[in-house]
Amino acid sequence: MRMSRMFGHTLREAPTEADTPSHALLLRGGYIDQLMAGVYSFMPLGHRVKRKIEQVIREEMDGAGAQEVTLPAIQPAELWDQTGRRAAMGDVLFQLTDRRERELALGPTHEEVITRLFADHAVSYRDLPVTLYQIQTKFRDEARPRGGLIRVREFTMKDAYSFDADDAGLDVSYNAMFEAYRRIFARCGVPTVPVQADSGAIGGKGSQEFIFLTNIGEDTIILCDTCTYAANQEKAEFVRPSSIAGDGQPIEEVATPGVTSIEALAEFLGIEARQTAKAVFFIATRHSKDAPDEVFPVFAMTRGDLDVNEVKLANALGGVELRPMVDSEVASYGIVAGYASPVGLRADVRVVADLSLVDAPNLVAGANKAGFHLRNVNHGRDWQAAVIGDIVSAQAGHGCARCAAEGREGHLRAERGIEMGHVFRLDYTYTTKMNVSVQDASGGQLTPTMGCYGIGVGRILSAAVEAHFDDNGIAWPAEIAPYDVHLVGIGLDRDAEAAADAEALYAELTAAGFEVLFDDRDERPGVKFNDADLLGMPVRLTVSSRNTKAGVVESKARTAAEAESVARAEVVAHVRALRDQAIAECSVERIEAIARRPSLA
RNA sequence: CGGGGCAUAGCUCAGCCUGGCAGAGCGCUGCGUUUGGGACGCAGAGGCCCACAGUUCGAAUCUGUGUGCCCCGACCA
Repeated sequence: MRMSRMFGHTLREAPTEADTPSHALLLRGGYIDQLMAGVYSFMPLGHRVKRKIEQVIREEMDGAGAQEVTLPAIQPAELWDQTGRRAAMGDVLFQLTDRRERELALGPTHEEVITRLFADHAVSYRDLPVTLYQIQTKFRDEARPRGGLIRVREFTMKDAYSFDADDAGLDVSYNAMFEAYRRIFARCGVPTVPVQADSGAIGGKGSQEFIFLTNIGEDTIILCDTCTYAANQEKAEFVRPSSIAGDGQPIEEVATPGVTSIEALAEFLGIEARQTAKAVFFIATRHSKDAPDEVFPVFAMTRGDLDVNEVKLANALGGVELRPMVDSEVASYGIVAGYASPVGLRADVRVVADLSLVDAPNLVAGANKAGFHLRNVNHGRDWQAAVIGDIVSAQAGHGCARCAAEGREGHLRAERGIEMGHVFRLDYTYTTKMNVSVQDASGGQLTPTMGCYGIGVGRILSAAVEAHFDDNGIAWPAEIAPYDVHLVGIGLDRDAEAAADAEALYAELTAAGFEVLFDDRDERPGVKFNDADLLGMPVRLTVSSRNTKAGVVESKARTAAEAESVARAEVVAHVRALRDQAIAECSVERIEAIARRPSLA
């Protein structure tokens, strides 16, 4: 590609809307353009990167035995009613109506469509196992798009779905995808950590996310500093700091005027936070397919040094939807905010207690009376939880549960991260809801078990930049760079010999199978070098009259500190060696070795 | 969905307080000089000042109502 003909210009200054390095560099380089909140165009350079990423994904999916399909992006809304997900997705689902008033949805994901497709065409156990995938545009009306391509409303996703006869088969399919994902992220130069994750509204049992650790991330990840345990904070298990032991003392009221926070309470009474109890209140809604929604108040209790995690709480209640109570609701249930107490609480309020409260005697809790707390509150004696479970977030410094189980001591740390991919064991969730079965070997019917596996293509693109840039611009990983070589011609309009040399080299490299961006513009050297650094091709070659006269070409890897002179006849072999080396740098071993390093960006 | 900020040329921004011809730098076009890390001179092109309503002789500027975008939080298959 001749740069003089390439659509788009580089910018010296990043548009103000960019607040992350990757977003700013992609805009400055003319890779992407924003049409509206969370909706982007890919310009020629960005489109090439996107295609390269898709190519890597295709190779790995095909290599893992998956078959590519294309599913419709526009879907009948009633398909989403079959699984109850039209309601569960809420406003995130883009909905529209066609000319016949039929309700439609733009696909945010394709479990329903693929399950239907499978049901229509798979007839016997001989059709199993099968894994289908597509690379396609998804639509999700996110409440708040952000971070350039990180959270958008229209995006390209690779989604794959596996169907197996039994759990053992699902394990095989799941593991094949898991391993393919490791190679995909490595080849794209994005270091990721597999973490245990909550399955959320998609359902199923068990999932893992591939997380790119970066301080611009929107998820909080808990990692052990001793073993390889890593989990999303919504899921992370941990060892609770111990409670202070003691025999149950008589309950007593204590005046605590104006003391409404745990910190203030602990300071006022001269005790530790773990000697207190705190509560938060929610309204829970339980959706069910065949019955009206059940709505009930929830009073979530935990020890004062821990924080309630809404996802864990919702799971403890068997998968309900939660929202915080508003002040008027708090009052209507007889709860005094700031001094809330489980002691003597109205019976219609469901009390959920964290595990930390089971063996925590003599806590200070609210008296449910403004200005007063109760000392020596004991679970089981003074109050009783309807549900006891893990409903709090792991925090940095907590003990690692896996290490503890294996007789080691490990401590957790917290990092920010971006979800690059997610693999789920869906189990029989969708095949059951949609009544899918195939004939088994003995003539009976068999309900297949499913897995689903997603990767965000745009997120890989952004994360690759986030992981590979410097003060001057992007440094693309070899396999996803828009071009292999950035060929810079200096002063070609003044030196016919050098110009011919550059043209010849352009042709030679192209003939050798390299993709070359040839800067043939009539610009000063500084402009060209700066653009080359900004755009970030792995190798820069410079042809000038000086070099041509000396029979050399100057070569500089984007990540190298210095340029080197290469004999003209050796250039193609030299570029090939650089490329092989750059690809080797994105091996699974090398990329994963740095993945757990805190906050790369 | 709550809170905050912003909206003027392709990009970065002045001008607004105190109403009176629409501005600068970069970028873009032409010509000339220059040519190894974002050159210089000359001449140009480029605007529904987010929209609508109001106040006024007169609105980018003042008032009101919207809309859009960004950030924080909630949400996130």
